[in-house]
Amino acid sequence: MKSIEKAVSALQLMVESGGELRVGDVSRHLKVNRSTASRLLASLAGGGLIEQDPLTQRYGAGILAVQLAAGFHRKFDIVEQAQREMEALARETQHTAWLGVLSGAEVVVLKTVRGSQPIQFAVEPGHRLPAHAAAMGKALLSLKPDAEIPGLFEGPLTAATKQTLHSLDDLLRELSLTRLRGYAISDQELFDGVKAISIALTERHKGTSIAISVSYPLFALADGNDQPIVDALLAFGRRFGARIGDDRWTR
Amino acid sequence: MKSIEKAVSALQLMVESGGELRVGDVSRHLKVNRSTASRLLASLAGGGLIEQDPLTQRYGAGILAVQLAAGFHRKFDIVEQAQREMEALARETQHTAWLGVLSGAEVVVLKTVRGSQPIQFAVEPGHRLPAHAAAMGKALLSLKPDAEIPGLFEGPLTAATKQTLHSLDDLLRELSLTRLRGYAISDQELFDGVKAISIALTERHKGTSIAISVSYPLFALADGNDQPIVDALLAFGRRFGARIGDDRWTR
DNA sequence: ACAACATGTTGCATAATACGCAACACAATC
DNA sequence: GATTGTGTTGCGTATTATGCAACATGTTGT
Repeated sequence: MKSIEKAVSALQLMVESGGELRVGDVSRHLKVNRSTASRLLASLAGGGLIEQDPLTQRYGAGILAVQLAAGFHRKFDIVEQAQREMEALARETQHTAWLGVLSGAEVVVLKTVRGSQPIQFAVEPGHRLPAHAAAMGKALLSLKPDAEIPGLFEGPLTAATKQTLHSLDDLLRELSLTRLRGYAISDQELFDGVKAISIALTERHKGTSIAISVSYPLFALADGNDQPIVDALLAFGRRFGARIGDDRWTR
Repeated sequence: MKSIEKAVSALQLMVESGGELRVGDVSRHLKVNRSTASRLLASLAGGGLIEQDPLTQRYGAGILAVQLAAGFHRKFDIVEQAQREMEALARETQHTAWLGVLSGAEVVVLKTVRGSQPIQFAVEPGHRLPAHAAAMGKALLSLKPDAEIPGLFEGPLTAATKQTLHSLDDLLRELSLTRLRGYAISDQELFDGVKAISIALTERHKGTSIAISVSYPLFALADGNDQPIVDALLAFGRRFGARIGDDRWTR
């Protein structure tokens, strides 16, 4: 259903453009005539999914989007529940705590809590990270059976840094290692000089999974000993896992 | 662009159904073949706007919806700013404070803060109220020029109670009265036995408008004197209006 | 345990409709 | 005041969305 796919692409474009979109933008990026772009946006606006500012003529997110998102948050209510625990985690480790969910072959960052260290590394909620390079991505992918992994990635794995895994085989090996180890590591595979540790948690009843990670610049860890961070993260897993019924942590 | 309009209708249906949707639901309510409904939802899911639970096959909101909503909240950041002030308002008046925005001829409730009175009247955020019957609706409509009002309503005004205005002329009269008075009143026009007072606020730079209201059951106001509530609401308007640059309150 | 039913997902031919072109309206820019 | 950029209509054609049927799978009932 191509016209709907185009409409969704336009919405993705809106997100990437920072929430505002003009008819011309859609026309250019989707390579359709301005007339088509105009009608497309008008149709989306008709139902309130997006709204047109009567002054600037620009389109922005509408109330229907907010109502839809509310449904998402009802399903992923662990995200809200995790907030306080994340603050404790960031306090303990002094580094940024992240929360993300899997979307295809990408991790979408939903929350970040900054640590007390003067230099912190974080992105704004809403950003997408390549799953094969991010610690949260590996943690979430490791929940899936190997057979499902190749279907998520089309084409070669994008290289973020020199350390990024670039073959599916490497990734699968890393995932089985992650399963054994109990947590995932990204050692400068996403950002140079930044390391991250992550665990994944699944709410038993709803089957929804999130990843929690702690990231830190290498120079902030003088002795290179990240065991305290790993311990804090595993403790988080036991506390929070017990609460949401993830039995991988309670036994 | 009919197929897109159908897709948006499906999303509205999802909101009304409490965030979950099956192919059959869409097929029935939109009166299309199951095959069409299936393809429609699959297309929406392809871009991540919605997601299909692999187990139940049910469709729910996707991450793209969350990202879109984030853009909305960035635009309507007064909503977040209003939170604390609303809490104060609910404390002062002892009744429920509401925050809503206009969407066509309806008010969408975005926040409610309950008062201290044992019996409270409130709906969940996300609910839509008929603008011509709700105090918030009248307050927001009164910002628009009379000429724009008829275009928002198609067909007769739906009657919520016996007090509901049922002609456009009555509504326009009421709106000009609201403009003079400075605040809007709904006296059992939406719910029997419930009265509400509301003001509208506009953020100068972004041009976004919200309504704040206080609602109370009639029996909770023994002497029928609602002046304290009006005063509290007007004080709210002066405080908050000054902060967001709404000059109707600062002079 | 098997039938009867409901529900979700594919191929295929036809009818619906989305598309580009062009023209117009309106601002913004020079 | 001419020029450029942008958003929104009519209109004919070609794309594509649709219902039908069949299949796959899951659910209910006896």
